[in-house]
Parts: sequence; C-alpha cells; structure tokens
Amino acid sequence: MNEAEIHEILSRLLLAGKLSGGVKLGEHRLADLFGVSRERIRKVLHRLGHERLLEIVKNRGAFTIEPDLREGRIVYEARRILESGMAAHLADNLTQAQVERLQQHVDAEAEALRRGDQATWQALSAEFHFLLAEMTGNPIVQRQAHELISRTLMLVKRYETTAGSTCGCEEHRAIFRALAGRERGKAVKAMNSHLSLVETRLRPIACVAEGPSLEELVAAEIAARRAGDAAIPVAAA
Amino acid sequence: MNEAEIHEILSRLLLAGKLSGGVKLGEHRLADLFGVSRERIRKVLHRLGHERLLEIVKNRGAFTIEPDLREGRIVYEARRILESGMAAHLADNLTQAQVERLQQHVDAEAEALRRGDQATWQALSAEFHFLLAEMTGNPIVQRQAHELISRTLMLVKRYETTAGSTCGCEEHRAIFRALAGRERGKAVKAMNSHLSLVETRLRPIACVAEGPSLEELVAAEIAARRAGDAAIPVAAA
DNA sequence: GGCGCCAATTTTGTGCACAATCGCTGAGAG
DNA sequence: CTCTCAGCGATTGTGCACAAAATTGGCGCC
Repeated sequence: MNEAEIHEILSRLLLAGKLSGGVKLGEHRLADLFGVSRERIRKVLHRLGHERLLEIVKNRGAFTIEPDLREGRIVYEARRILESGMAAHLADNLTQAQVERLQQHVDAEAEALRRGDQATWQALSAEFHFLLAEMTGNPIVQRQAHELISRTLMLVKRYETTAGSTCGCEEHRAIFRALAGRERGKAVKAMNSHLSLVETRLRPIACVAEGPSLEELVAAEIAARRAGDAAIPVAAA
Repeated sequence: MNEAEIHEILSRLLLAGKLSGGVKLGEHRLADLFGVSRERIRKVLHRLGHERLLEIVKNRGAFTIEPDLREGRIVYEARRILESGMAAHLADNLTQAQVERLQQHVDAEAEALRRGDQATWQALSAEFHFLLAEMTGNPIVQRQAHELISRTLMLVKRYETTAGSTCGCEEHRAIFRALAGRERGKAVKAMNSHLSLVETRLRPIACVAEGPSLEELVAAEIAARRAGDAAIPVAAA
C-alpha cells in the first residue's frame, strides 16, 4: 500500500463524513491497520492536515475536525465569493459545447430528482459545482473550488435536513439559464442566492448516532480497493 | 533554528524572487547552511512544495519553480475570479472604518509614488490587495488570496518592466472609489481591469543576471534574523 | 569521432530507535 | 470533599543509518 492510496482512502473517509468529529487518528493504530510503517502514515497525516481535512495538534496527534456551523458560515461565504467570481467569468467565456454539457447535467439532476433517487441526485448536485470550476479551465481555481466544495460536503452530510433539499434543482437550473444567456449579473445573483439557501438548510442537529469504528471503515475501504485493483488488471488483460 | 523560522526564511527568499528558476535545493546543502539535521529541512521543503513555492520531483529533490508567463496568465485569471468576487462582497459589506483605512492606504501609495520611493510603493501596492482580502474577514478567502498574490509577486519581481508600473496607483484608487461608493458592478470592473492591466505589464524578458548564490542569500537572511531576534528582547525589556 | 552502456557517486526515501512532550491518574494536603 | 502536584503511561517528534534511485563520468564499441 503506497502513500497515495492511503491518502486517497483517508480523504474519502473524511470527506464522506463517516467519522464524527474529534476522533483521534493515532499513527501507530493506522500503521497497523494499513500494514505499513508509522512514518508513512505520519507523512499522509501531515499532508491531510495541510489540506485542512484533519487538525494536527503539536505533540498530541491528528484529529478529525468537527465542522461546526460557525465554520460552515465561513466556508459558504468563501464559496459565494469564489463561485460568484467563477459565474461572472463563465458567463463571459462559456463555449457552446460547455453550455450543452451543463444543460445535460441539470437535466440529469432533474431526472434523478424525479425518480426520487436521492443518492444520485446528491452526487450530481455536488458535481454541478465541480463542473463549473472545471469549465473555467483554470487549474488554480479548480483546486480552490474543489477544496471549498469538499468542505461543504462534509457539512452537508452532517447537518442537512434531507427534507429541505428537494427544491435545490431549480436553483442550479436558474444558474445555468443565466450562464447560457450570458447574463453575468444574473448568474452572480443566482449563484449567491443558491449558496445562501443551501447554507440556511443546515440545521444544528446534535451529532447523534456513532457510526462504525475507524477500524471497520478502513477495512471496508481497503477491501473495496483491493477487489477493484484485482479486477482491473484482469479486465484489462 | 526551528522549523517555522526556516520555512519563513525560505519562503521569503522564494517570494522575493531572489533565486532564478530551476535552482536545486539539496537537502544536505541546506541542512549544513542552517546548521540543522537533514530531516528538518526535508519537512520544510515538502511543505513548501505543497504550498507551490517549490517543485518537488520524486527521487530528484526540490527545485525553485520557473514562473513562466503562461503560468502568469493562469494566476492572474484566478486572481480576477477570486478578487472580483471579493470586490463584490466588499462593496456590500465594508464598514465605514474599513473605508477610511483604505482611503489612508491609497493616499500612502500616492505619497510614496510622488516621492519616487519605488520600494515603498511596490510594497504598499501589494499590500493593498492583502488588505482587501483581510477586510472580507474570511480566513479562507484570506489564505487563498494570499497564495495567489504571493505567486504574482514572484512574477512581477521577475518580469515587470519598472517603467510601466508608475500608473498603477490610479487603478487602486478607482477600485477604492467604487468600493466606498458601494458600487458593486463598478468595483468588480475596476478590479478586473486593474488585474488585466498589471498582467499586460509583464514582459518576457530573458532571465539575465544570475544573482547571489543560495549560500549568500541564506546567510544574509540568517544574519538579519539573528540581529533582529537579538534586538527585540532588548528593546522589549 | 560519436553513441551507448555500465559503474560509481551523490542524493533522496524509509524504517528504526531514542528523546521529548502531553494528558491522566492517584496520592496527599488543606 | 476538593484542589494541587508529581509521577507515569502513551504518543508524537527527531536524528541516524541504511536502502533505493538517479545522475554523471568513463570506457568500450560501432
């Protein structure tokens, strides 16, 4: 198991919000779980800390962050600033092919929502914003947007009341329409109000059920990955 | 010499553009220079790599990046996206005190420019953008803006023709006026055109003179720091 | 004379062992 | 009964030694 794999597994686990806040990620414990040396885990942990997916406390170790609503406010405000800038840029620069791609996407969102396929809709809903970031064609903006969107995903997984999220599709469509119509001001407004609305859907529910243990989660991820890795060469050969 | 100090010294050196591109930063060499173990340097180097101030090549080591103009285009585009979003936000949210603070700043810029004090003006000019980022009150935006502005500083130090930079003060003032007048659209436009203008001032001058060696630069920084550190306690006591 | 290959050297990557630091627990005093 | 402080256990931080990889120089061959 190399360093990149471990990083991917842990970041996926963190972003999926599978772990409640404040959980300690001991170096030795993870080293045993992954079957690698402590130094490798150490490096990954510090990298995750630098990516703000973990909190590293000097001489204490790595802890999963408890994304409270106060932090949520900050992240969403940052997203409004960045993504409204993106929207303005895109309204001026989208190609016809990109507009069509967006059209397909919002249609797919609506379709998933109509079917009541909440899992697919949630995934597509997040992807909409990733897609916009991609369409700027700017790797820096993509990275920054990716970081912010990922952080809100952690929040949504934890705090969003699923009932209220069924109306979000129209908001994306409004953004799309403004972008397709090259209406810069309208696109910015639509983006801002959408993000504000998503933020207000976050409810301060107390963290209730303790999920599976870290060991189980990591083991499951490793198993899934091993199965996938084993399958790919066979299929490719 | 602790890790934070080394990181600060090296990043200051890198951001000041004192080193031409592609220079290799050997671990052992730096360890000797700073008089610390190789592992400490190693950690700092990887951190700088993650902050995109260095390029880390696996099994090859750390190299200073050669910020070419193609990358400059990307960074300035990202800045336009982010900082136009900031401008829109600030136009809606600036307090009176913040407006006055900005007024002071642009006045100071004009004063430095009038005096022909180019060093001060350049510093103030960069600080104007840092100041705007600060005024969003959003730590995430501050970090992202800081990273982007720092990267452009490296570019400017290397490529800007000093002759053309004397007209930049009015651009900042235009942004300020729009912000103070709460004119969101105008502020966004002023910010975008300012950043575009700064970008066009970059000229593809061939990297000519090789500056002082890495050893000399680091030694100078260490000396300055030691002197400063020694002076502060005395002055404070 | 140029090209390619092999070996030696230099440089980075990794695991290990020890040192330092922090939180916790338990005993003792007020 | 509570508060404090000291010792202890656990965990992270750091330096060292070894292993792996790449570059460079030289040598032989075409």
